[in-house]
Amino acid sequence: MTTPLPRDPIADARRNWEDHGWTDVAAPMAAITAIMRTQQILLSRVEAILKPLGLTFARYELLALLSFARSGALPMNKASALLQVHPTSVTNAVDRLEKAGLVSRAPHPTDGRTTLIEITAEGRTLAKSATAALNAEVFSQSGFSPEDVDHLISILGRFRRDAGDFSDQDL
Amino acid sequence: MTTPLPRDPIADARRNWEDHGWTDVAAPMAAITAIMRTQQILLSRVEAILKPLGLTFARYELLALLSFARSGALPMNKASALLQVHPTSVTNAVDRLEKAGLVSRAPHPTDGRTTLIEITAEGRTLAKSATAALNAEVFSQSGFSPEDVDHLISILGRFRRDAGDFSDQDL
DNA sequence: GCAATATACTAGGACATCCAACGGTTTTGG
DNA sequence: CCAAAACCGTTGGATGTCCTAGTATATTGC
Repeated sequence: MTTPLPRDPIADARRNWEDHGWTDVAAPMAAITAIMRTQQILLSRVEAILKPLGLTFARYELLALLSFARSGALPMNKASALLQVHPTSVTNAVDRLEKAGLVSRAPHPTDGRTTLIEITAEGRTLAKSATAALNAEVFSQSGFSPEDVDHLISILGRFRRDAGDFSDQDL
Repeated sequence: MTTPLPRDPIADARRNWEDHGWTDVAAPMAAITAIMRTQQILLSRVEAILKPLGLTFARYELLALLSFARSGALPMNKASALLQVHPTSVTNAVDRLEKAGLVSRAPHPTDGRTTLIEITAEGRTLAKSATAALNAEVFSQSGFSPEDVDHLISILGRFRRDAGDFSDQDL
């Protein structure tokens, strides 16, 4: 990676906001910007681990989701809902996973509109390897202390619920 | 937006991890996934506000950065470093902002390799409007309590520093 | 029972991000 | 003082995300 900056650019942005009189929103702005940047860092770590396996994070997420499904299959729209991405993003991911022989499309037995995505044996094997790699290289050394992890899960869980991601009450 | 899911998909993923014996990394996995999803939600809110102004978040960030620079100008590589994105992303953003008359490129006075990005009067005006809109529509109603904001800034600040973003000691 | 509405997936297009490679410019070093 | 190395920005390509629109299938409602 590149040389670290001498100062935190987000802290600087916050100071700029305060200097311009937007004091009340300076802190939330900094928090939101920090989330954006943190996501970027984490995503690049994950992608670096998955790349040698021929996967991207988007494809891995779909593969992992299928591997945990009881039947190893899910309708496209269900996958879209669970992964919280646009249906066309799922189409895109399935296209590539299918081309790699990791999943296959099958018609839904009763609903002609629906397409089922099924994970193949190869897909299952690769999902296992990828999960092991991510566990060992990313999740086990996230850079967050256990307390930080708890805080993040709780803060972001409330946020996502309030944003309409899900309706669970138990947070 | 779509109907909320009955249950938190990230909490489900965490349970899956635990059921497979990856108990030690289940929580960090959940925290990281939550950051990814939260970023997605926040980005879409920001983009929705900027779209009517003809801006994207990437272009807004660059425009805002320039508007805060003393001289209203920055070298490309400096902007790349401060925004923490790849140089080609800056090239892309500048191309579009320039086409819209919001910034202009100028040669560096002493270093022939370097290109300066200068914000135009129009760019300055638009940056003001965009910041006002974001402050009013996003940052002032982030969905995070003041305590959450403090926690996030501190947790993510340490994380970004440890990840090599900057070398500040004062966190 | 059939037209109107809703749902599911996909095709095409706009943007953003990164990486690899290339052509200039500047700095380093022997 | 000139060749080698470092640095800067751009082009081209791969991926991902979303949106809009279009086709096909189901469900509704009169």
